[in-house]
Amino acid sequence: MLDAVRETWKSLIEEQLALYAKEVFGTDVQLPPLAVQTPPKPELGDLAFPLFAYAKMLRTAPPMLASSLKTRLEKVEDRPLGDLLVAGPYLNVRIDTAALATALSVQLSEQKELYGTNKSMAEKRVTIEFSCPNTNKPLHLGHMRNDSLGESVAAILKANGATVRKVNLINNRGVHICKSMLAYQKFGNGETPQSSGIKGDHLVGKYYVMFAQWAKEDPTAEDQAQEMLRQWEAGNEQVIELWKLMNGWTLDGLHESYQKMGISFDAYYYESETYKYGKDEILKGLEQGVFYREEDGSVWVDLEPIKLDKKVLLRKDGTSLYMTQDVGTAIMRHKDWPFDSLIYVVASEQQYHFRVLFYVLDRLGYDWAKDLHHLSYGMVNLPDGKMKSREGTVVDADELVDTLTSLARKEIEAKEREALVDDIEKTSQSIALGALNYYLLQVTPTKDMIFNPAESISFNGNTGPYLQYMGARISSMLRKYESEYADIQKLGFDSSLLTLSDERELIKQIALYPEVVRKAGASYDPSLLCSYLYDLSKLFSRWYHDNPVLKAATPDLVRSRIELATMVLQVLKNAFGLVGIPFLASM
RNA sequence: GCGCUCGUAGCUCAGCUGGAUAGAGCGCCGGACUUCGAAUCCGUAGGUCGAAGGUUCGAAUCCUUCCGGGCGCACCA
Repeated sequence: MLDAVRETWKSLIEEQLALYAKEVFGTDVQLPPLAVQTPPKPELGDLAFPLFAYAKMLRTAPPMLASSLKTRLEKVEDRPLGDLLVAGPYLNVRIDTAALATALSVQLSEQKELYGTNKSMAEKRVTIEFSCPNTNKPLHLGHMRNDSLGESVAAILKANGATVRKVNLINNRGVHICKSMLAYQKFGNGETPQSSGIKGDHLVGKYYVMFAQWAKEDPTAEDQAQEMLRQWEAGNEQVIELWKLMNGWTLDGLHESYQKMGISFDAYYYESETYKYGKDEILKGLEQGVFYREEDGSVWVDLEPIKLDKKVLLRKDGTSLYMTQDVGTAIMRHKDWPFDSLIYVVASEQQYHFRVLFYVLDRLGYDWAKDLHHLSYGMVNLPDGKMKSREGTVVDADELVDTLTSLARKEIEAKEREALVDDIEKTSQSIALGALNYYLLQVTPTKDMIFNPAESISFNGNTGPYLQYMGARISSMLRKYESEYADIQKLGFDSSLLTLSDERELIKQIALYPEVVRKAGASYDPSLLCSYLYDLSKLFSRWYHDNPVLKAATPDLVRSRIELATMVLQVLKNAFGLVGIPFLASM
């Protein structure tokens, strides 16, 4: 809604600039588009239009130009509400926030949880692939950034009107899977999740670690794992049985973790089925002459056109590779559910892989290759360096969630709020999730980030729980309002009473929300919403601290401030849904 | 060596298509609860935006070079 106001002023001023230029030069002049900015301080208005470029062209000092434009604009009859002010070389506008608030109030009460959504991607079918765990160990912090991003981007795209299909490709085959199987075969003694009380994925992970230890002492271990893989591919019954058994354990564990973390998928793919795909496609490409065969029989693609070297696509024995599979999988997916766009949420270390993959698909003649996107995100490091599974510094996902949950519970108990929250366990878990998702999504995806455990468990400052707390406080106040202020509820909303600087800022921030949703969607960047949420919450918090709402001076003022708080609450809820922060009416 | 990417306060991060005095959180120090939830709010200190050139009326933002960190450059996935 703010963008509409901005556009109106912009084109109005541009119009006047053009007229002015015409007078000066006696002919139509092509002027550069006017920049719209936000003034650094509220006193300077709400919109800023820098005039440097035009002043130079028209040979006037910018402040002179600003004031003559102001005079001209004030004569325009049907101009929008709001005041013009000259601020040095800028022509600024103080918009009519009361009118804006009235319009917002209507829009919000009609749209409710749909406020902020739009139809810009209404025709788009988007497949988003994320998570893609191996079935030899439980989820860790690295997966969590991936999962948070995947879920959030999916939600953001939906908010922009897209039809989204979330898919997960389970990496359930390969030599690394065989390693945990082999270790289990040797040392397992029939242990099961039931017998040991260990969650399935953790149990399998335990044997994966055990393999690594064993391999240090026994140099034949690696070969044995390779041999087991050959048996798996040959369909050896015993091996397949063990594989099914252990994969089942892991998947049960992973599903439990997903559920706890609010992660879900529309479709699952399994590498044990997809790993054979792609071979035919590569051979077809060979026939078409887009690939070539080396003397030893292997098939290659020349990457000179994208300034890379070359890449093998089929081994000399005709077996496929990671790249081959991904080519096949993409094609199969497009047949399965034709998409307008496919997003791969995968760590930045695989940038090269995706550049090649997209190029290969393009060479094969798939015109949708241009619609593939690698949402590349940076590494998650610890304050003292990288996570190393060998050194045991990997942060386990289940453990982290549990730790945060119990800390949240302690906090609730310490504040003696058990009675306020209906289900303390559920609430604690929601706080933990809010803290984690916000922590992980706050950073621009492409950047590496440092995960500071001490900081992540903090509920103060710029954190998920801080945002949740604002939601809880507003909810609490509104409950009180609804039960005790029947008379005031009958009054109408008078937006002209919201004249404080903080109130004007809040109104603008509420109006800004739809744009943030749009931008976050266009750039696949949830961190924009995180920043937005923090700004909104901080603004609200300060205003709420300084100004009484229910105890405001007059009934009309109470009514108006309640309306403002109600709008803030709705926007908080809506935005929470896009970044994985559970809303809590009390905490 | 080549390619990609990132260097902003002690630490973790913002900074929109170049624009007004570069912002938050944490931490430090100091304030604010008989009043709507103090998981809160307010204030002080803290920066040659990695360095040097260049483009521009104007650069943290764009270009070049250099320095420093990360990640890739497998007939592994």
